[in-house]
Amino acid sequence: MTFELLAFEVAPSSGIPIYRQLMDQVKRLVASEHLKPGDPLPSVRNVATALAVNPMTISKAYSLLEAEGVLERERGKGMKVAATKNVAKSTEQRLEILQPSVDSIIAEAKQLDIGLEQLTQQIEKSF
Amino acid sequence: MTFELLAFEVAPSSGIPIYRQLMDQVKRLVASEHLKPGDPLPSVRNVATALAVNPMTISKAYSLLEAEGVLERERGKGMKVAATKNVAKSTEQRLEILQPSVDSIIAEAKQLDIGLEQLTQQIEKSF
DNA sequence: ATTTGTGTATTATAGTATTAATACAGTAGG
DNA sequence: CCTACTGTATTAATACTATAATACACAAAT
Repeated sequence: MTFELLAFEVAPSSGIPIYRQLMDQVKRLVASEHLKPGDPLPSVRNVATALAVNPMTISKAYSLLEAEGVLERERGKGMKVAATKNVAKSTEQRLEILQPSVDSIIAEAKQLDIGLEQLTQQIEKSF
Repeated sequence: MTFELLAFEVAPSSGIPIYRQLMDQVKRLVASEHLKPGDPLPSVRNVATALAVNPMTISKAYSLLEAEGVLERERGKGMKVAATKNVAKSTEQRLEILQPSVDSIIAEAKQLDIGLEQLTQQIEKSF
């Protein structure tokens, strides 16, 4: 019953598919070494019940992450972070991963007539 | 042939439905009065060809915005920003609209081990 | 051997998103 | 009237997302 407090979160109303939200989160956690090579991931069924979601949705996310080389599967055991290809990523590389979200929020702010200072201020307040 | 330079943007790989991306953009532009009550919107066909997307997708977005009271339809003419219910929104209200994106990018940054200063710095650089 | 835990496969169903090709009703200008 | 422009309706097809209920193969511990 070894389950980790891996606090996956899903925004139901965001319009983004659940399996995609999950994949992105795992990738970020791996990139930052919050999940290190060899670390086990919470079981499909645990995540599914925790998020009130169908197990196959989680399985799909894990399978795709395995296909991308981010995770590895061990028969009868579980999924773990792959060793190969998962070296520590630099700050620049991690910022690069975040960049699309940065571009997106800036576009939104401009459409809302929210200036740079108001935006950063709001982020500081919510951080 | 009156078409406005309304620079709608769509991110195809984001996973978010096109009609939803469009609706959100219009709402933001209305909230900030970049689009004022009475302002005409670019035609379904213009937007569709500009975004290389099916006209019905745009029509769906417009129809839903009409159902929400954001837009009004004029037979044979086009869509325009609704007068009722679209008063100028305060800074606080506009920040509230942006808040979900703020929360989201903060969560992403934390998963990537990107601190507050690095985040705001990146935003300043990209703004 | 049994139990309990892995991930996965199967089959079916449902809802949503998007495209395609037409066609229609209304408005405006020549 | 004719043309060109609006948004919309229809019908069809395709793809994706998610759920449901079972069942299977493997590993580990008892």
